[in-house]
Amino acid sequence: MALSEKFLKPYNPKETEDEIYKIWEESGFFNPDICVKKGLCSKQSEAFSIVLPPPNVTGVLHLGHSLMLAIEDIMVRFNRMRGKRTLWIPGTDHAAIATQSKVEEELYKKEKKTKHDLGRKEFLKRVEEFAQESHSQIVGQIKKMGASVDWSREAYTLDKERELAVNTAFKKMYEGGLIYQGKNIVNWDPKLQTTVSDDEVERVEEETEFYYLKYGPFEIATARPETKFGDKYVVMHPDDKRYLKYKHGQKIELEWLNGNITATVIKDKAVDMEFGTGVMTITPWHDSADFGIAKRHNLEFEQIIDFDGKLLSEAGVFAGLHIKKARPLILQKLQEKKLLIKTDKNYRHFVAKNSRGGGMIEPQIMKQWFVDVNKEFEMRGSSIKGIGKGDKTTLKIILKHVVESGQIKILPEKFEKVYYNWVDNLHDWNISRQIWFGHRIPVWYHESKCIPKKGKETADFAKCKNVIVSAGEPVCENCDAKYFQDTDTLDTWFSSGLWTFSTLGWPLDDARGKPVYKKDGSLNPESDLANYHPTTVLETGYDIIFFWVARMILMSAYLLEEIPFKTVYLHGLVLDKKGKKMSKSKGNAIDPLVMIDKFGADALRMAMVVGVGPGNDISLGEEKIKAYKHFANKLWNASRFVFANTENLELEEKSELGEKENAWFETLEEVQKDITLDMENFRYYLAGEKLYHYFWHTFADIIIEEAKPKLFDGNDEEKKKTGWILKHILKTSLKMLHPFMPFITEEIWRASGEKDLLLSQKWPEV
RNA sequence: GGGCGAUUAGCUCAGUUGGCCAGAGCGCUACAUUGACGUUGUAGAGGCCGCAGGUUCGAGCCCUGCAUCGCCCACCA
Repeated sequence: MALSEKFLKPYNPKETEDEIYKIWEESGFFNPDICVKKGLCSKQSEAFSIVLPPPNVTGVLHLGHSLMLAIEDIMVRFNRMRGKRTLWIPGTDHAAIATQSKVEEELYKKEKKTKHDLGRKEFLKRVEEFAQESHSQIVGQIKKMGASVDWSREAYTLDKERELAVNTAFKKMYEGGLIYQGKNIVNWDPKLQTTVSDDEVERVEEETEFYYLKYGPFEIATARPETKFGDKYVVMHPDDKRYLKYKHGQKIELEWLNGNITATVIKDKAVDMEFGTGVMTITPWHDSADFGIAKRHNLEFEQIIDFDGKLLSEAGVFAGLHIKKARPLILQKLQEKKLLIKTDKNYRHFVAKNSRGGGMIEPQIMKQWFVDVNKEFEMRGSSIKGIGKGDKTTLKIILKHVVESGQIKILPEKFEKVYYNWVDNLHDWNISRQIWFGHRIPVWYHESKCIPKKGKETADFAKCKNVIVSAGEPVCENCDAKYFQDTDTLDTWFSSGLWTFSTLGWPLDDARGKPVYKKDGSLNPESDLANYHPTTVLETGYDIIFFWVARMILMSAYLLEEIPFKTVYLHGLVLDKKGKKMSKSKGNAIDPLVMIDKFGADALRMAMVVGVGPGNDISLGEEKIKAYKHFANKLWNASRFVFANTENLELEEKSELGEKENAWFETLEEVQKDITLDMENFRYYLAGEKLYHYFWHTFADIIIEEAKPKLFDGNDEEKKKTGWILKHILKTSLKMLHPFMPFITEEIWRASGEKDLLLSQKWPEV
């Protein structure tokens, strides 16, 4: 075993990391099939599977991604070393709205063009080009972090396989009555000209003026006078003593913005008697609360504001004006008509904003596609515990049940409550978007009558329904019929929701070409889906628990009738040194690539993981990364010392050890047990710290120091014993440190003359 | 309005189900260091573990109340 000349120089991550990653990739060990072939695990070994939360193809990766990659790679390497059949699937997300608006922005900046100037086809080409470029950068960054993902199974939320999955999912859910098209109040973004889901709406506090208006005998209040034109219902609480003389349904003539109107009194418990005068008028078309009231009482709905944010004919002389411009004019008119009683300044309230880089939300009633979360359906062959075959249930019930029953564990536990709270408030999920980039809704319409093709006796009327939901473009074999595909696209989370199983080949073939289902419809035991689903762990940021985690549970529960994962490990946000959110615009963002260049990926990984438990935000400064760069150096030097001074010092049997060596051995075993337990229980933040501490302050500071005199001045017997135990401790430490600091440990392993990769060594169990 | 969480050394934070002198990194002080470690070692200063009660043989950890900060959710017009 010749000591490498590499040890003559200090460790240089820049020179080694890329090379090591290449060696790993070529070894094939990232792919469980090859691990089985090479004997690292067997076909029967327990599986450990995890999907990489696919980064958005909106640009480069940030430290949040680094954190995710670090934690997941630790999980994966640990389990692989333990002999589990370990699969980590990489991929990217097309991130519909986010990517489209980014490209739109750039297009306008660079060429002063809008997407309409290019047209749908050409614009989409541009978006795909952008996505492609972003994709290759992302792949490069994932490798830089050392992530041991199986590239042979890489997926993209918008590729062919996933498109089939999306269309199949849509079709099944439509046929099961869980997807419907309907008119409902939705979150409309006039700026991006699309709807967004409830979860994408962000509430921002705003200070504004608050107006008290005279509405016949009543006094009402509003922050948005421009919506008040159509208000012809005046609502109060049925128990409000002040208004007992007004009866539900009573008509009242009154003077309003554009002349006299007839208002109707409505009594509804939604009104807060304590607030203001306890009376309000409603605008059902543009307010979801009002919409609810109007629906309960079967009232009329009238659109006041169009989809560009301009007033409609209801506004009389103000029609055609943008609401922003109209407001002061309307106020002026209110004043002239003596309808404005008083104005409160500095009124603080929350307004809705599109969190996906869009504008202010204007609720509108629109025909859209929805997922019905309360629709009852019957389970066909459930593997979900507690909800069996033939049981009637709803998505909402399942969502809650799988977590409550402990089938899915959320770490840290406190997020289970957050999850329940979300499920309880869940409304039907609006899945259609009016943007171009994304999965086109797999619904085709046709207007023409079905005409039998020439030479055919009859048309295939079954396929000539007015609406066809299909996994692919419908073709009518016996008739001429023109089909038009729905122009809307799907919410990006619809495809992300399928991720745990669409990446494993559902519904057709997996990445190795093996069919997921046999001809008789049963699961093919050779397929990835059979072998790796449900996945073992889902690791992601707590900020997307609703967007993604919940949606995956929903999709998997309905389409596969099983849970998508057993444990959810949630990490926190990466904040700057001062505890502020990192963002490019604030200029406090740290670029992971710069840190890797400066300190090495290992140092960055350790800095992100040590001391940061699940769910906690991490506030990261360069100093911390630097500290672990020092540790890497320590590792390197201690290893050099040990390997250089213990060559050819081997021991026949461990029992020959002396008292001191035995004590060291036992301490090591305790550390091994402790670390293994921490690793099994997702306490990487503790395991990392303990390893750091053990290696530096026990092994290097004490054990090596105490070993020196024996090694230099002892007799042959002593030298052998000392040499053996030092090497043993070092190698064991390297194995345990490998998941945390894969590059440097692998490099030391290599430099010490080992032939096999450290990556493929067995975890040092006790 | 509802919910969740935080408060530990100058700074950023750990402290796993309550158990010996409360820890890490950075910073600070003194000394040492030509042989694994220009990126080291040894020693040290620095903590009413937010405040007030309670449970316990024992509380940073459990319970109650208060204060401050933060986050999430929500149809007060």
